[in-house]
Amino acid sequence: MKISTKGRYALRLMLDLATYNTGEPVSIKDISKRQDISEKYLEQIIAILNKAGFVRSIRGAQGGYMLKKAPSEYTVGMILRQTEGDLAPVSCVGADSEECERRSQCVTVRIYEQLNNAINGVVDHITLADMMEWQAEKVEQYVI
Amino acid sequence: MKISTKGRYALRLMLDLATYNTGEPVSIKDISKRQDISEKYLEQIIAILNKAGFVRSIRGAQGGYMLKKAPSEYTVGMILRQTEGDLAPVSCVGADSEECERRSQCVTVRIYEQLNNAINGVVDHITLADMMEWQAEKVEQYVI
DNA sequence: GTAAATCATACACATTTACTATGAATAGGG
DNA sequence: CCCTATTCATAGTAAATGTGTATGATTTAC
Repeated sequence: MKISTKGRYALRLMLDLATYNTGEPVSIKDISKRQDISEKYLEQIIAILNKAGFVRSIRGAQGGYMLKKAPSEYTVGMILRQTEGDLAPVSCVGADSEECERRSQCVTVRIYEQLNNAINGVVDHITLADMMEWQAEKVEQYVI
Repeated sequence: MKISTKGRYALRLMLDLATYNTGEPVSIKDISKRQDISEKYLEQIIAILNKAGFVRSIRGAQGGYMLKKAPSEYTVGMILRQTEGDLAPVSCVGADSEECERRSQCVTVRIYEQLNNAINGVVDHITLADMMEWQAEKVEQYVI
């Protein structure tokens, strides 16, 4: 029941892009330094986000990445699902649920449905914009 | 973010013990047949539940296992935590949370705390007794 | 005494995780 | 046009985890 580094890094990566959104592309190297995550691993993760259409890539020197849409348009759920796959706690519930021959007699599935709803309820209503606000609040704490 | 077979089987195992709680010990062999789970794997899982004090074991011929307490005394969370470990979605939140040097600057942790609360809110409220009721409802559906 | 059961470990194999490595393709600046 | 900084694509790899099997010892009802 753990979220892997891939998903966690993807969140930090997207938040980094949202934070350093100046109009200039942000390079993997810069993100790597700020977030202290291997460049090569970040490349792999951002490739997923790129294919999903979440970021725009600019190749060549002075290249990098930018968010395609506003931070408020990206939920945590969207990002985690791309990198982690379906967030349902078992394969027999959720969006791409698989068949199970025990289904008709199975009562535990009700637990998993409730869990699935609870998880989605959290991740589908937090956006990158929310996370940016949290960051701003953190800074205030130090300033005051 | 998946619950492993070990945890899922543990739930079915405990529910089976709750359902067939006649005063006589229930053998692994019987549970194995009813739940269609390997005897040997069940032995391993119930060993965990036994060490946790959730079941009482009676050795020797005609032996088996019984719940130590009433079904309403066992939450899904108790059972899953024994078999799956802490249910927190990352190691830096929850009961046995580990240190992280990025903690002070990290905002994603707020997501994980909310997730953790949501997950616990579900699993700590459902008991074996609830699951037995769900089973009874299922039977009614067929009878009517 | 024997068969039926639990108990304790060790082993095995597949999958997933978390990266690292290699090199090709692209493009800006001199 | 060349050099360098970057993304892009794919393969490899070591460790951990998941999902069981296998072997055999121990206990106890009959």
